[in-house]
Amino acid sequence: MDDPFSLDDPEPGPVPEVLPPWLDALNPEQRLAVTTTEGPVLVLSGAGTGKTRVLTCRLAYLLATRPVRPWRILAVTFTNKAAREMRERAAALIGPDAEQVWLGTFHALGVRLLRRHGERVGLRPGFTILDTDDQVRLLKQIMEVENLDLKRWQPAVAMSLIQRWKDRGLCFDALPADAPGRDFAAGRLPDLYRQYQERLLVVNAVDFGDLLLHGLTLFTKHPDVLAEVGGQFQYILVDEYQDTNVAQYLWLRLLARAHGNLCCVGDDDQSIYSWRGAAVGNILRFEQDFPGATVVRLERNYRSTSTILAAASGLIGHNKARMGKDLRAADETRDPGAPITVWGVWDGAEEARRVVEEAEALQRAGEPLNSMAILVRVGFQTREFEERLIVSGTPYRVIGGPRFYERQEIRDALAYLRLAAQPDDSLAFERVVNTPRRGLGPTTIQILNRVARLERISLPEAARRVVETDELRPAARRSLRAFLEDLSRWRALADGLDPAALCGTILDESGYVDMWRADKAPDAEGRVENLKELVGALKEFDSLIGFLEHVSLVMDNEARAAEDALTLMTLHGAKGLEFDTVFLPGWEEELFPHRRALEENGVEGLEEERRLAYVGLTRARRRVFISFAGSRRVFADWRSCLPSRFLDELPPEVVETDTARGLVGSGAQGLSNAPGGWGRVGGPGTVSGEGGIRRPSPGWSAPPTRPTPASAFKAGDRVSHESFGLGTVREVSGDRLDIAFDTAGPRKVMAAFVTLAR
DNA sequence: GAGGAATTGATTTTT
DNA sequence: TCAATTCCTC
Repeated sequence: MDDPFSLDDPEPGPVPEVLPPWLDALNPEQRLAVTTTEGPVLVLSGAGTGKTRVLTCRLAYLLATRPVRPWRILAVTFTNKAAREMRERAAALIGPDAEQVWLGTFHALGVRLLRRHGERVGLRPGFTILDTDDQVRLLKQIMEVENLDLKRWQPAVAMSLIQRWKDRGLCFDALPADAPGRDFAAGRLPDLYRQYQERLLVVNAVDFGDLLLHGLTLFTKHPDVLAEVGGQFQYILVDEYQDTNVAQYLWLRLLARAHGNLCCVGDDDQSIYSWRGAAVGNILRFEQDFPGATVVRLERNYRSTSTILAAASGLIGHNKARMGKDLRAADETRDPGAPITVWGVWDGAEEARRVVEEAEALQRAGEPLNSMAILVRVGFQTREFEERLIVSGTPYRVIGGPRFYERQEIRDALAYLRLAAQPDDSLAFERVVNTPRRGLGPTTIQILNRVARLERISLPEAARRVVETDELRPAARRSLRAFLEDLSRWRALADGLDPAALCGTILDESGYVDMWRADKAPDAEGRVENLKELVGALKEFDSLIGFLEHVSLVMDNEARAAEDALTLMTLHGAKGLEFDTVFLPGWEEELFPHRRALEENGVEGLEEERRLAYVGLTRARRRVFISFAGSRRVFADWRSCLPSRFLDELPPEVVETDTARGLVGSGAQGLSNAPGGWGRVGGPGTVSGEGGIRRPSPGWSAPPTRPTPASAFKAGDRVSHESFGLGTVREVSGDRLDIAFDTAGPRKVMAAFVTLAR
């Protein structure tokens, strides 16, 4: 991509006298946000109010009308995808000039900065960027060498705590006493953090947090770097400001200090990433931090029907910590639209069936599948829907599932490539040294790791030394030597060969592909295919380094939006998207709001869950279907569920319920606006205040006995009855069954009290 | 050290 | 449930 630091700085063209026509299409508030080009601007934007449009127009406006030189604008987005889209939209407005902007994520900017000044924080050229997997493995290594009890010191837990510190812009030597997890494992965590950081420098690597943290160190300890970068960008635009973490916030404050031309666009009601370090406080504090800021509120919603807006506003109104926006339909004369439909169903399977049936009905009525989405709280919820969609033959795509570059075989292959590019990549070395099997198991690795830690050298370097000694058994030594020779041969090849050919050669010579070809596991074939795809992807790059950087930053795979398909994704993944029809399944206590959100963060956690629900509702243009199940299978057994408290918080007048008989309250009484609301499933649930955890009352934990229609039985079926035991159906008449019970004799019973025996 | 069997234990959300 | 460890034998 473009390099913000290599200035090709021609004079800007003349300022056009006529304002661009696309400004006319904006409403007054949007226009104010676009054209206020002096000083800080905070755009408080509700859902569906044209936030991205405003940002894009502002970008185009700056380029088209201000005497701003190329490459003097920094636009920061939350994802690479958002950056791509914004560039395309801006190009549609002003043409190729849109290229002359530095547009990307904070992390991508961090990489550029470290490429340029990394040596000032102890990095060497060609440093690697670790992903979560590598980070945890590195930490695990340290713990092993330090003889820390791995049972209690779970590396992944320790790692997430360290990352949280980093998100808050905290270096290990500056941890305040109230840093989260500070007392974890008897205060050894700061110590671990220090060792981890030292080790990162030895292996010449950074993690995601470091991309920002090293940047802060550079800016604060090296004024010339700040002057260079801060002077570079005359205008800074930030999208999704509510999701910036503290480290990013500090970046912005430092970079915008000289001129204050900072424009942040965000919606405090859509802040859903606090668990990743995002601080809503950033947006609440904006006016204090940047005095004289112009604050623009965008409240005209162009997306949803007034019914959906009423539901969303009613829900989010239950949050206390918010700046308060009043979302209303841009066109109030428009049809208010269909009510929010709430389905109560017996279990997950029925929920999936119902959602898919509705989607198919809509499709038959002429709605494209592309305009519908199922938005779930947690990733694994997609499975039940996928199964159903496969059965019904409905095309669908899952967004945000296991990503291509995160697959095991791809990561292994990448590790080989990294070793070819960077001979001292310890993590890559450890990953593939015994894959395929070379007889270099845990014992050998342990020896190498010990040497590496003691000598403060990388793992491959340690291997090169150890192979010259007789520390290893002869077989292992021979094998390791052969592997090292392979590595240096590939490294030599790396200079001459193009990346795709190199990758093919390495995968071939290392025996890696053969390993999968010989594997008889059902998914082995697919893995070989994936490896081929990787080689294909490499063809688009002419340097290995460039490709590896692309992989570590751009982990999102291209969504193939070509065919008409139903979208299946998490609520988090849906941020910024919109659909005509949105299905929101799984609105049950403990799942949504998620139990852990409440346990860990109490009321704050609850409010974030509520914001997530708000995001879900406001994705819809025309129709929303919410559903909850009376019970769900969790692992092996059944668990009964209470409907989500969020259902109670929807204004009753915009909701239409359709709940299975006997599921909620008693029969037809089970309406959402009945006294006591949804909480009456199977008797009173216990509620321990706002932010507390609701649990079904004891006694409701029996497996569901879902009434089975009599038509599901036929003569000769073996069935089971709670009081009469096993029996054989003799005849079906109406909703009654004539059954010959093994012990209780012949009886006629209601079909609802009988289940099929196996 | 490899390979299969048995056991366990985990499920927010992700740049 | 299912994947990922650990255990157990060769």
